[in-house]
Amino acid sequence: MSIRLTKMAENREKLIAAARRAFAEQGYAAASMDTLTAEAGLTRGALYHNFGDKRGLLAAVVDQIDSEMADYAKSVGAKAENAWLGLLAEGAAYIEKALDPEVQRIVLLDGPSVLGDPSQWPSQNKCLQSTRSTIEKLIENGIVKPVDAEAAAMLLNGAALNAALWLASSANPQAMLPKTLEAFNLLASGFLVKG
Amino acid sequence: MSIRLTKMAENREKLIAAARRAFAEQGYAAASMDTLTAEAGLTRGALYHNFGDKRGLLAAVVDQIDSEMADYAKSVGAKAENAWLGLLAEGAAYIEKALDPEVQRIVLLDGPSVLGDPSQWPSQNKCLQSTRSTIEKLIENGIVKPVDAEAAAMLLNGAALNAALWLASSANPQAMLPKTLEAFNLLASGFLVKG
DNA sequence: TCAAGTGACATACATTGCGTATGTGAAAGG
DNA sequence: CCTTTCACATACGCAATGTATGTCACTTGA
Repeated sequence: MSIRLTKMAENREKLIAAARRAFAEQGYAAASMDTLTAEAGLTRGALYHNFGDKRGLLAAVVDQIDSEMADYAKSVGAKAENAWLGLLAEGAAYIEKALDPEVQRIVLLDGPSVLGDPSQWPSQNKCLQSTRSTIEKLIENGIVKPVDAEAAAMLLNGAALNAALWLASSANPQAMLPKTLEAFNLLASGFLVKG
Repeated sequence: MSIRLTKMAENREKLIAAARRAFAEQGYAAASMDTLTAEAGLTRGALYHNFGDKRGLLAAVVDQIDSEMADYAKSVGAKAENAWLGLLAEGAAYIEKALDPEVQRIVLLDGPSVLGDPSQWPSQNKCLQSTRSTIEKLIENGIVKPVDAEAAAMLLNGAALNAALWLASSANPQAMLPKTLEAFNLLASGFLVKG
């Protein structure tokens, strides 16, 4: 049974990996389950058995990508000198990661349409709560003004993700990145007690 | 010919109106063109003649809703005492308008997935440029710090739209609205020369 | 050890829906 | 008055999803 379990887990991973490619390259709607599963060496039967339906597969893919992003952002934030710089670094990490076309297409464009409001996703919610607790700590320490921490976390996250979308479709993303990060930091400084 | 033109325009409006309802209630993907056009007293023939394809119809619907939002936000902003308060009022107007389920589903969720990055849409671009020029004026007057006006406008818009999505799926949107607006204003004040 | 059951997937089928190709009736134009 | 065009309807083909059914390996209990 343990053997079958790991084999099943392998097939799940193969399907998710194939889906990441297909969804990223063709978009969720245009991706065919037949060709997608064939590339993984399986058929649609495996898909519906493991994920229920096409939506379930997208949910699994989004969760994986989103978790990778959250982990990366958190690790970057932890390296900062203090909590405030950590918050800014997390935002910057999100913007940079979201420049990846795969993230754009799957997490930022198709995800919300198919799965609904991102702030309700398990992965995003985890990230939001992390940011929220950081902000609460900053408020307690008198660094950030007393503000609704949850709303503040959501605003920062939303601005960062939107910035990435905007950046990616700009003429020269790499050139605009510094200016965008500067504007983002300025925006965030609105929460500071002293500018 | 003028008679036919107005009649055609009427049919366009009927199709767009039916599409607004269908897309809002069932979502873009689940909405059937057959039933949608039947509700407008027409067939799919009229649709493909007027809008090219399903995407074209969504583009027309999005443009209409988005223009209504931009007009409203601009009119609200114009009533403010000064340019800075006008900017804040525009953001608040956007958040409030985006609480409408129709706007949520069509403009914020399905729109980006089917039509791509919103900042590239004609309607959104118009609104962004409006915000941008307001920010540029505020920079010239020494009220706002020297920052990339386009990036700043995009960040404010993105934060506002995301806030609306988050608000709508919260337990008690009306109760959270004031706190969210307060946090939004605080965030925006990061651009001010003196807080 | 063997028969029955279960689980993971494959195969076959039915339904739905988009896009296009073709048809039609009415208005415009010469 | 005839013809051409235009706005829309009708008919068709294709593709894709979800489900129902089949199959085979593996486990389980007596």
